[in-house]
Amino acid sequence: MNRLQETTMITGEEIYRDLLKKITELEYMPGDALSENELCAAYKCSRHMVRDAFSRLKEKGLLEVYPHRGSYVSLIDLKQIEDILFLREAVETAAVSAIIRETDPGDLPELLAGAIEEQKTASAGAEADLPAYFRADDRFHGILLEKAGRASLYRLLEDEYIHLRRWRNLEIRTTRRIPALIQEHEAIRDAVLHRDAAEASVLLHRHFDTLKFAASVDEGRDNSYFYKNQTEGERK
Amino acid sequence: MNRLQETTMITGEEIYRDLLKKITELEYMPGDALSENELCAAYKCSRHMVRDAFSRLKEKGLLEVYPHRGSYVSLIDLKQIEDILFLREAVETAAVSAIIRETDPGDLPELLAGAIEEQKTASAGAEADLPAYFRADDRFHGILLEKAGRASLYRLLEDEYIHLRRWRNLEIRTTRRIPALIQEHEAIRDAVLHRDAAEASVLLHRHFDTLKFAASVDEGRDNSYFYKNQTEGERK
DNA sequence: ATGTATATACTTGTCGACAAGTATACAAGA
DNA sequence: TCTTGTATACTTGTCGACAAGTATATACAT
Repeated sequence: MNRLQETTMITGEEIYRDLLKKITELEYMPGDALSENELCAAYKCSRHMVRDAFSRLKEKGLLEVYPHRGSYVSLIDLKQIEDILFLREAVETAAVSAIIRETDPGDLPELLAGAIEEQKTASAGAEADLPAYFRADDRFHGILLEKAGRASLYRLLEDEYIHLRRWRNLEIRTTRRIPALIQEHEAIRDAVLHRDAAEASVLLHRHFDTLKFAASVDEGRDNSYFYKNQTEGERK
Repeated sequence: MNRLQETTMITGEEIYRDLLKKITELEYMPGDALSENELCAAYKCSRHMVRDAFSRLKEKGLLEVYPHRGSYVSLIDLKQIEDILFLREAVETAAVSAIIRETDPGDLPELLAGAIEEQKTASAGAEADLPAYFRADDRFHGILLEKAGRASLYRLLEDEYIHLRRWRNLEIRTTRRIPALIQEHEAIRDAVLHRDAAEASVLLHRHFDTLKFAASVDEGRDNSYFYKNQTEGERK
């Protein structure tokens, strides 16, 4: 806990959004202590606003509150990340299957092409823009759900995907492995456009494996950001 | 808002759990007004406890808070229910696929048989016990995820499944259509044990369709419990 | 009878103060 | 030096009071 520069934060909702964003984007790192007092001083508001935000962040699994001891940004639970990747693979495989089964392509080719193009420009060159790439990546996968008529499901799963984003921000810091991911996007797109559900399923499975790999090996990582025990849930 | 009989509720967590349970189990119906004042009088606690619980329930989509006007139990969003059923189908199809692909049966036959047996006893006879059947149904589907090594994912999706449960409690009030569901469970079990992923996928798809049907046609329902507009999210 | 302005009884939003539990610094004794 | 007990400075948990917005009932003028 340190620097804060906010001037006139008002509603409790804004405080919650701000904390959520700062945790997701690693301005507050996993394990960091968050002080209610410091925060309500920074936001120039009562402790209740911060407490309410804390309560919600705790509910989402982003904050651990130890009564009378302190509150800390949750460490990243790799088992949970794996679960959510499994979830995404399952949902997007089903979405692709639905797209192929039920609808005609429509503007799907253009949409996917646009997202892929955006990924390329964001990751190309020395001045690569990772946040932009991530957004384009999210867009690509979002298009698949949207075209399967499940745009609202994508929004519903936002809470889970927050964990994915935080993990991604922590582990993927270089564009070196991104070209491979983009190639896989293109292969998935081709399989979808050729209406080959089985192939798309295999490619999606491989894609999520690659994603997991890309995020886990790039650099000797600081293990203090992760829970060690496989069995998530119980931290003392 | 009416009758309350609680005597010595203490922690805010308990209040939250209690409200969550009462909303899920329809003690508070969709659309019911919940008064902070009445509740904190009933729980004999400060309004902050109730407010904090409200904040979390709102975050989960179970409560709508209109500033300075009142708070109301969320209506059921059928589009959202459809989304979550789609989600469950996707996840369980993937789980079954993983079970067939990776592991040997182990005690899976006995577990599934036990859950199915429990469903039969719970739904048989005139004194059918619907809550017991629902628990056994949950158990059946939970076993699939557990045996795919995704028990923690099942827990993670609990927040979404709450909506499913509330909807189920509202719409399924008779055991008439349950035998068909149990038969489908048996068919799914057989497909899994015969390691036929394609068949299991088809059966799961059909099963969730049946579930949707079973819940939607049984009786002329009171539409005041549902959001009308397809586009969820924006209620004035 | 009807439309309008005002008073009033609600609702949720925010705040400050105090209670209670925990960990640490520090002094006193062995 | 080491152990131990106490004071203290934190932390989160809970409460009562007030501010502010909304809807309704009521009195008044037309």
